[in-house]
Amino acid sequence: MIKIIFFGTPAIALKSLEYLYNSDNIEVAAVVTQPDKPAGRGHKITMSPVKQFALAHNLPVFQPKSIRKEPDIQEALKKLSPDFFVTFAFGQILSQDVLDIPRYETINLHASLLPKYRGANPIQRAIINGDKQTGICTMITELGLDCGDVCMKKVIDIPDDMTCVDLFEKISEDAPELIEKTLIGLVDNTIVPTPQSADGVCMANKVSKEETLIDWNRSAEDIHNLVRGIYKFPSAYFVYNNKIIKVLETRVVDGSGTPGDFVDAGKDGVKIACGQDCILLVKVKPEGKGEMPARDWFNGIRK
RNA sequence: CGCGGGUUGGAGCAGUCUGGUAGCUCGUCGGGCUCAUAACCCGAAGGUCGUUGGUUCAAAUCCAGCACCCGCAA
Repeated sequence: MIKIIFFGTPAIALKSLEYLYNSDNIEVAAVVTQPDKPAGRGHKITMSPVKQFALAHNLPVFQPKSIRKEPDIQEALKKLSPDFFVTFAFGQILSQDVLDIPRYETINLHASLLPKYRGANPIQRAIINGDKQTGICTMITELGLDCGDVCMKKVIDIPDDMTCVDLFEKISEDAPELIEKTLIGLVDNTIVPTPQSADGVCMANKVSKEETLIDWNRSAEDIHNLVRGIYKFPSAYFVYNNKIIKVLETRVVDGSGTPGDFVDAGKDGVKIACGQDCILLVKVKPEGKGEMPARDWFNGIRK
């Protein structure tokens, strides 16, 4: 049995925790996750999906505000004498003191083919940039952002209509096995972590608010990639009559016109001219409303 | 008690300020036209206006409570 402590917070890490918890090769000794905080409308106190799982399965839970600065929690983790720390979307930076606790290593799952897309939003960036492939890596965590040696990687294809929600789902399904194999391989010495190449290093910065506003001067393909890259949340949007209209689903179609101008409306949606080609709005979500076919939205604003 | 928008035929909306005949764009159904290209013409069905109470001769509209949906911010 390999004894681990699992560090993670959002839903994407959930299947991995569950898989490891149920594995005959792995013992999950504890879970570390972000503190409960006010979230959503009304600022209700919310606990992370990972914490909910841990509570439901009677796993010890630690919720440091910042693990680096809380020796008490570090001490408690040390007492569990873990072989590995496993981090997956934990949301805090670890210090060397923390990395030194486990008997072997701290391994991290990162959702890109390193050294590409180090940082906060690798999944969204791969789609926004129109990549045809991305992947997941397990790596040895070192000080510095996603720069450690890579243990294992798995390539994932990105079809033209895949959204980041689809990709999140795919990654959360593929990650568990990769993590388990990595742990076993490191113990057996069948895996030799390899340093990341210096070529092709690039960062996947957080998607800023400004980026989510659709610029019709860009090509329809770029806009389509943005829409599916940040689908559901926070979503690409434009403004109509002082209302935010979120765009949830689009298609690139032929046509031309002054960027931003309405071109056509049919059963399939509303066609708008872009810098290159046209984009068909298929599904939108106007401010204060639920999501609806773009055609329905258009019916309401036409006069 | 974080700020704000919303609930009106099957869909999307207007009407609410200033109380008095249920409106628009679609869809559906029936009929016509036959090349219009956001197709067109004629006709029809379909609504206890979220819910409960209050004010009034009269409430979708004004007042109060409740429920549900959503945007922002964190």
